[in-house]
Amino acid sequence: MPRAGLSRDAVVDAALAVADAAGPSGFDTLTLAAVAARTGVAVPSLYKHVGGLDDLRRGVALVSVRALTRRIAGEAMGRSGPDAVRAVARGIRSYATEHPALYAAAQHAADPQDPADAELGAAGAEAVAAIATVLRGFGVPEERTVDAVRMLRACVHGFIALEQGGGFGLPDSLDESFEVVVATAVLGIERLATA
Amino acid sequence: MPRAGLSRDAVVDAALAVADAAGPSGFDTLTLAAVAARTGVAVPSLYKHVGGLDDLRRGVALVSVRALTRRIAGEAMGRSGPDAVRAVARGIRSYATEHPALYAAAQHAADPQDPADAELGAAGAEAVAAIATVLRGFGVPEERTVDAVRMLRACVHGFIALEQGGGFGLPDSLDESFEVVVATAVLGIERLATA
DNA sequence: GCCCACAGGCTAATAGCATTAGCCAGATTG
DNA sequence: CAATCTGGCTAATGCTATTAGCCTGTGGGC
Repeated sequence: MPRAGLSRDAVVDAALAVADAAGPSGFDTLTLAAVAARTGVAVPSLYKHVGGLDDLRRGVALVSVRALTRRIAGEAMGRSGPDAVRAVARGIRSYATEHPALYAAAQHAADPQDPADAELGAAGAEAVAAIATVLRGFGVPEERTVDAVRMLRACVHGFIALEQGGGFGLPDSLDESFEVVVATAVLGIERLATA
Repeated sequence: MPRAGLSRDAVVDAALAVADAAGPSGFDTLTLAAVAARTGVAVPSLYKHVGGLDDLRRGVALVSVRALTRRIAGEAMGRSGPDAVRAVARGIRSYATEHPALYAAAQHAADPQDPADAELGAAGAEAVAAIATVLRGFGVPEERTVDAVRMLRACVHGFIALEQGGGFGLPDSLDESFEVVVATAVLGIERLATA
């Protein structure tokens, strides 16, 4: 019986592939059985590399959050002001469209109490920081920055969540609606800057 | 062995209670076992009243959507313009805070293909229509109304989703941030009206 | 070059879940 | 009062995760 030569990373990678291939609900419906099948190993063998399903999910979430952060930072680079906000918003939506399950995984917030979630929590904070960077230059006062970031996140995530959940029934262009949402968010940021 | 005297409605009601008592993830973690325990009946007996777990979820979603629609309509009544939008937005958030699991259930969109989802789809359309009503009086052109509704929904739902998911780590006031989001949405609607 | 230890695979067993089949009694109706 | 049907039940199947315990291939020390 030859060894499969797995590792934690290999298992998490397989889980990423399994989830990603299963559409928007891929993260929720992720099973050890599917990952075992993909890695060519029996289910209990996975426990040699991963603490269990929850831990595997954590690993998937961590990779997904970091990928999303890279996307955000990449879009923001070399841009500023409304232009940067638009690019970042579109980038996040693109990521969600290309990898619905991973985007969903990235939204699973870390439990501040659980020490096992510390790394995930830090990664999430980095993503938020990357978004906050984009708001530089708008002149939003320090104490309103949190509100601005939350507002931008809410607008973008809300649209994506509804879009992926099939919440928008009408056939009208989703791209155009998204642009309206983003333009509105920009407007809101500018309002926070002047008020 | 005395009969429990169940009915579809009784089973759905029990499921609502079970889900509601289990916090934000109550809808996802709903199990027939828990509903059976609450109704004092063996698990397979539930199949006499409900098609299965999926069908039970559909029933819960339907009740939840209708409750949310009533809330929206109630808040909108007697108000108009920005005042109405603010009231509706706060009402939706209140509903989500009071009944996180039911709010989550109400977001489960119906499958347009599945005839069993027809009723749920119609109920969802009513909820959207109730929101659209609030936009009367802003003077948003006909062909932009869809965008306005989507934008408002995205803002409100996005905030709630992040709030309930623990996505807002910082201790700053969530109520204030929500007001910022709502004010921004109003701004966006007004922009659509004039542009 | 051999031996030993351990890492990484395995099978078996347990427990929780949904679902289906088939039985049986209580209530309803002719 | 009998017949039927409704709504309970138990038993069985199959999927899931998880734990325990075995066994073997691989690599390091002598």
